[in-house]
Amino acid sequence: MNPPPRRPLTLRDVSEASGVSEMTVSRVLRNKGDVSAATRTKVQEAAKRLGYVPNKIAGSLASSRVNLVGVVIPSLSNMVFPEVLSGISERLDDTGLQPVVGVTDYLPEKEEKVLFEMLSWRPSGVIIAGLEHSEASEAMLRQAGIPVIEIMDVDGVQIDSCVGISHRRAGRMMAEQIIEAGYKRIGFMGTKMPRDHRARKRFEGFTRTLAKAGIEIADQDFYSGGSALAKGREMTQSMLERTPDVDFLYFSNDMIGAGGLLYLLEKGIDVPGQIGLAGFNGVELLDGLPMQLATMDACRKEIGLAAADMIAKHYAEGADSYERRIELEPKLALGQTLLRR
Amino acid sequence: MNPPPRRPLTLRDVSEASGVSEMTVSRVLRNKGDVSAATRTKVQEAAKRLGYVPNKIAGSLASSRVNLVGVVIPSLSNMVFPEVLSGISERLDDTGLQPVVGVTDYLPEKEEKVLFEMLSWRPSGVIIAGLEHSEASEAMLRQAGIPVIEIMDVDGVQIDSCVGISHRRAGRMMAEQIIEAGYKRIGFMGTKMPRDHRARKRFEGFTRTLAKAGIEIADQDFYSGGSALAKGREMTQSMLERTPDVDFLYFSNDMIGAGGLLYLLEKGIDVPGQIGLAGFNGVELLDGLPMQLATMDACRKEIGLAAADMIAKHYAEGADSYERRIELEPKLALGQTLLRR
DNA sequence: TTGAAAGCGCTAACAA
DNA sequence: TTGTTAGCGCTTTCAA
Repeated sequence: MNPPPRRPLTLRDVSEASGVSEMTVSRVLRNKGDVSAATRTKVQEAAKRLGYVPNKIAGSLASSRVNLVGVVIPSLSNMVFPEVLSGISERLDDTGLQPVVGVTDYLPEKEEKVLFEMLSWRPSGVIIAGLEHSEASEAMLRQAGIPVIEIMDVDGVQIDSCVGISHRRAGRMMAEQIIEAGYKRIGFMGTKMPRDHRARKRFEGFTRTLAKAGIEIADQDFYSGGSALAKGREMTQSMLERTPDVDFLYFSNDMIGAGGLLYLLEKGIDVPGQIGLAGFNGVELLDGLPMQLATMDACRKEIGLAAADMIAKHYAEGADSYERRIELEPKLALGQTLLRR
Repeated sequence: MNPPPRRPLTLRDVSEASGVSEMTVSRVLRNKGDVSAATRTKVQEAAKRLGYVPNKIAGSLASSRVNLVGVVIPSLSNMVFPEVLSGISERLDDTGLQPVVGVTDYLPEKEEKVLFEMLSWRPSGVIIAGLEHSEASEAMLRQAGIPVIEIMDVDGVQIDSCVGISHRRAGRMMAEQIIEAGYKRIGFMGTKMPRDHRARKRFEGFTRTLAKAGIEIADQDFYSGGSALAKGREMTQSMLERTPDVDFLYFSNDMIGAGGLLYLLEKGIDVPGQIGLAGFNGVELLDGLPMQLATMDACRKEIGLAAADMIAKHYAEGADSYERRIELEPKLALGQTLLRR
């Protein structure tokens, strides 16, 4: 067989091997322009035989079209963002576009760095989590001249387009349910993440709605690191010791909620009679728990799909082919842990 | 302020704005070569003021250096691959290298497609899950002339480098523990995924070791789709109905194992007295369960870190600066569900 | 320390 | 239907 080349093959190699001009080879390989069937076959065979892989760097420079989509997310360490990513990947699948992922760890400086790095590839679009960015990041996004989709959140001012849910509203909705069900002594548990604006907004929506009903949070606790399920357990235990008269626990994510639920059930506490519970996210995991935890679906995959859809449409049909703002409805699921008492 | 440009800025713009040649601007922006402090400042200010973002497409074409690393994984829908990805992302963080992710859905044809797409960016390396690839994929990887790191598995022939655990051995180790503990009627539950070679190898290692001890699998079941926790529950229930005398359940992942565990505990079945349990993966989640599920850590994050480390070393110090094969030790954790009876 | 020229591998635009 | 020419925006190389 052919000895493996040290130098990557170029169009010229295929051109020489097939006896067709570089330009025509390029046309065949991109399915662009009219090429006779005979030539087409000749070229395809030569390309395949040689094992030619086109060089997109050169192609993109020449055509100023880049089939990359930047995706900027804060973390990969719970299922939330991988699910969004999965939606993006799925929608982009047969568009010829490819996601490039950057992780910010919830740090604005890192977001700037990641964004700068990405934009230097002149991607066809950027999908970025959240509406809060540093001035520099925002300037870069505005200057880029490409579609920018801010995802997960709609409470604020978007740069270009956005898809997400209203976290304030999500917090409010859950508070309303809890109030309506008659709970009065409400504890809150969440993550210690001042930079997680969505969690913050949910909390705000939640506490404000309670306040309007004359209820103040009875106790609250925040964790960082470790197994969320275990932390939910621990925090629940401490909270019950500190504030034995709580009658409802609202968790900022389902994982700690599940931990709390398992703890209460083990202790033989009547859920939702003595204590009601609710989480947030609508993770699949909940289906397998001994009791359905009340939660609210954050539409993670849909958000990924919708965001990628905007980019895909922009890429294929232009800037005016899609809605610039999509607010999804977080679906409330009362499960069995939040019931009128 | 400056009106936002429709055309992205080029080196020439910075050159003109700073009164310095393009070449020198390029040197400043890359911290390459000797430039006087005065010139440096002038250029940096101009670049910042204009909001210049370099064009890596052009830079890469000119220098034939591409700071991209292709990452090819089968799925994003459980925590396994996001965790690997997280390790990769972390290690690559300050190397100037960036991951580009492709998802194959366990389909060889899609792997080929994704790989072709990636290689056409001439990345500095590829990290790819598994040792089993189609002929075409393998040919592409060999021809690429870049470091190729196959991850997660070491049972087979590597193309270039690999990092992972031996899944056959993992299966064997767990079987040995189960046998030693005195269990005899063993049920297996896993995913319906003929293409998941690692799960297959674990199962093989497991059954062969049992066979040597004269034990045959008493019952087995495979699921696809849905919430793993719920499926673990359901499958466990059906298996107990079908084969009431099983005394051990081996699950191919911790999530279904946790479902099984919750089910058994609810039913008041004595674990591990009447029935022992084990899963696979060592997910953090397990820390919060009512009882510690026996499992084996698959070293997911370490694999990501080590694979990215190889690429980073290759990029910075050349092809001979790292070990070509790293077999990690899956750590066995017997928890409380696999005990001598 | 700085600058000028050449060209990376491809594609847009035009010509044949 | 096919080929030719001229860059895309940068970096390499070499000269000043």
